[in-house]
Amino acid sequence: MSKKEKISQIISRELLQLIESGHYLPGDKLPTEMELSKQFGVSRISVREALSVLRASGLITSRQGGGSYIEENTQSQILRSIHMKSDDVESIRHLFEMRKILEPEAAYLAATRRTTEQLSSMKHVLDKLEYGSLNAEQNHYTNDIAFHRAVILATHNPVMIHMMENLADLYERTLKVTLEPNKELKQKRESVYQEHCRIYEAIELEEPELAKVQSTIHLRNAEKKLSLFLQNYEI
Amino acid sequence: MSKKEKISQIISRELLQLIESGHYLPGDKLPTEMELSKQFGVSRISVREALSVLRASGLITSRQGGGSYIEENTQSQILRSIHMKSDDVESIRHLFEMRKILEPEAAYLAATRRTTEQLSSMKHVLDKLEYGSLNAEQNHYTNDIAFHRAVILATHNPVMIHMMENLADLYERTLKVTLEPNKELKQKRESVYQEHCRIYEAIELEEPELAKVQSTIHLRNAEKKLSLFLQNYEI
DNA sequence: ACCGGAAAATTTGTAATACAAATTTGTTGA
DNA sequence: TCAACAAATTTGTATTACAAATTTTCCGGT
Repeated sequence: MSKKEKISQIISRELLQLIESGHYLPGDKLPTEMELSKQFGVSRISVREALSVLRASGLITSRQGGGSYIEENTQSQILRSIHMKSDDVESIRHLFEMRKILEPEAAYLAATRRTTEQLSSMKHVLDKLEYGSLNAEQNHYTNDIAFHRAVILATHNPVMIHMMENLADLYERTLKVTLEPNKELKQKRESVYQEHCRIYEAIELEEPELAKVQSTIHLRNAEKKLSLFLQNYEI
Repeated sequence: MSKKEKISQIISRELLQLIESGHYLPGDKLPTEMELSKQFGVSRISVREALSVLRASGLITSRQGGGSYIEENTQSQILRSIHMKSDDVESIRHLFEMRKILEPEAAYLAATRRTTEQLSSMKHVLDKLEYGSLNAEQNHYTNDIAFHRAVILATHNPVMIHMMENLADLYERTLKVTLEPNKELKQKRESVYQEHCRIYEAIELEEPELAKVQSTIHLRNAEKKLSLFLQNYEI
């Protein structure tokens, strides 16, 4: 009754705890399977079973000959459960459709519930974008994501937050497209920045309907850029 | 460059497809590891690695000496990732908030894209509710869920579908509350049925805005019942 | 001193075999 | 018929071995 737990389960739980406690950090190399089997006093088979679980959960990756490494924060089992080609045009459209549904409402909720801390967090993100506008576009990605993330967090709805976390990496893909470097890049960035500012202002004023409208405008413009890009993309 | 995929990955993908295609149904017993290794022409080790992935994903369970079995539909890792008390009032409110955001838009999309097959599927569900109105309330749950599910499927948006699948079991909880048996139970059911019918009609007529409005009305009424219940619930 | 590339060491992936442990099935005896 | 025991099945773990990919070392040439 008591000892029905598999050895590999014990090992994987042990390793999970080491990862979650920060003993192993993202990017770190795990000990080799041999070392782990010595360390835990079990066979390499059991260690491999344990690692297999962590691999399936996306917490580590293993390269033959290389070793096993702690994965970066990778919460997005959605792309595995949906069979979404990463750069599939239809996938991008479907994702954007969800953004159009969720984000204006998130802005609405954020305007009704944001704390002053969350507000200043949003402002901090926007300011960083303004002063560092000469940086590479990589900076723009992370900044754009950070702003939207801040808005989502301000909704105080854990279900909403979880959903958007799940969509985060797919989300990045539409960003990458709408901010695709080309001749009007600077202009695009400026307009995106302005739109973000208007959303921020509405949230600051605690005017939910306005925030919703501004978010909708923002997404409408983003959709224009998106469809423009997708036109050139397919065929 | 081409053959960097592991054998175990091939096997697990193969098995996954067999499961998803319905070749193996929930509760079915998988062939033994020996049989699978013969069948695929690989070692038992590779089969075990593949099964380990499916186990980690919760698709199968294995008992020593017993065998491996297809697990019942258990997709809802959301309740584990969010720390949601199942009957927490705040959780229910948060979930319902998401329903109010997603479902009217789903009805909108369904009205623009539903196939005739999906339409008749919705009607089939509604009819079953009408004729079998004397059944137990358990029947009502599943029926209600089935209708909403049919609407979601008609959106043809895999991201939307996946999100709602994830919310499915949490979703049931709000249903359980709004359809809580009490003195006005029959009246409640009747009104829910009528509201569903109106949503259906709008989708049938391919009038997205109307479908959205009807869904909103439906949820507004549901919210009334919900808040009425929650009043009595907390303290 | 530096660079390229081959050789060696390391490390994961797969295989084969064996046995332990738990479950299922079959069988026997009362 | 049923209960207990035995046998067969099947997953879990261990050991050994080798293949395949990566990383490290080292050596020769410039």
